[in-house]
Amino acid sequence: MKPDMKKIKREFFQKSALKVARNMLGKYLVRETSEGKCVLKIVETEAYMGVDDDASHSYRGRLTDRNKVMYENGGVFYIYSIYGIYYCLNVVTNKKNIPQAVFIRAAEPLEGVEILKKNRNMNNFNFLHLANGPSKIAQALGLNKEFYGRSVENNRLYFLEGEKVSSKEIALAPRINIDYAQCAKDYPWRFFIKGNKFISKKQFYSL
DNA sequence: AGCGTGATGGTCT
DNA sequence: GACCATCACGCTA
Repeated sequence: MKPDMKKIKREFFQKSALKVARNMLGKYLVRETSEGKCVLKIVETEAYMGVDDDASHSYRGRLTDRNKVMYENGGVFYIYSIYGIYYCLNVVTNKKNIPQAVFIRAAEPLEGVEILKKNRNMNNFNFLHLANGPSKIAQALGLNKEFYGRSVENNRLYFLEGEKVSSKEIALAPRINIDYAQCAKDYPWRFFIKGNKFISKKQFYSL
């Protein structure tokens, strides 16, 4: 990793979630704790487009304690718990009161593997499965609601410029586990790096 | 490889 | 009271 790599600023996220989801591929997600530093390369994302997207938590302007941070100006974290035991990591996008977000689905471990491994506490260790799912990422990085609503411009959880990913390397597909959506169920709002070994497992089913 | 299922509790109506 | 932007494991083959 280049030492001069720049931190990504909030402005990066203040555009359509579709654009941001695509542009987040190849970026590095960095987690720093007293234990050390972990770096993940983002390889799969999903866009949640807000009021017109019936898969989105903010569909038709829905506003609850859980999702209220989606209405903030882009560049803050939206973390929620799911199935009682897991967390999902999103970054709020677009401008204030346009409640969109990018869901980070899968990542490739680049640095801090021992810490990721310890946090994941896997019975059968598999490097490919360290961070190849949204809640695996949260678990591997030791995330909880502590970062709910926090700006991406902080020193504990942030993004770096990472690697350029050309359009040719990117594939689109429907999003995962949104069967409850009627209209948007099959919209190709999932983005991933073609052929990357760390994309989430369900990916392969649809290829 | 693909499908089915249990765990587990916060959130929403 | 039902749902859920998940995961791991076990089964079939």
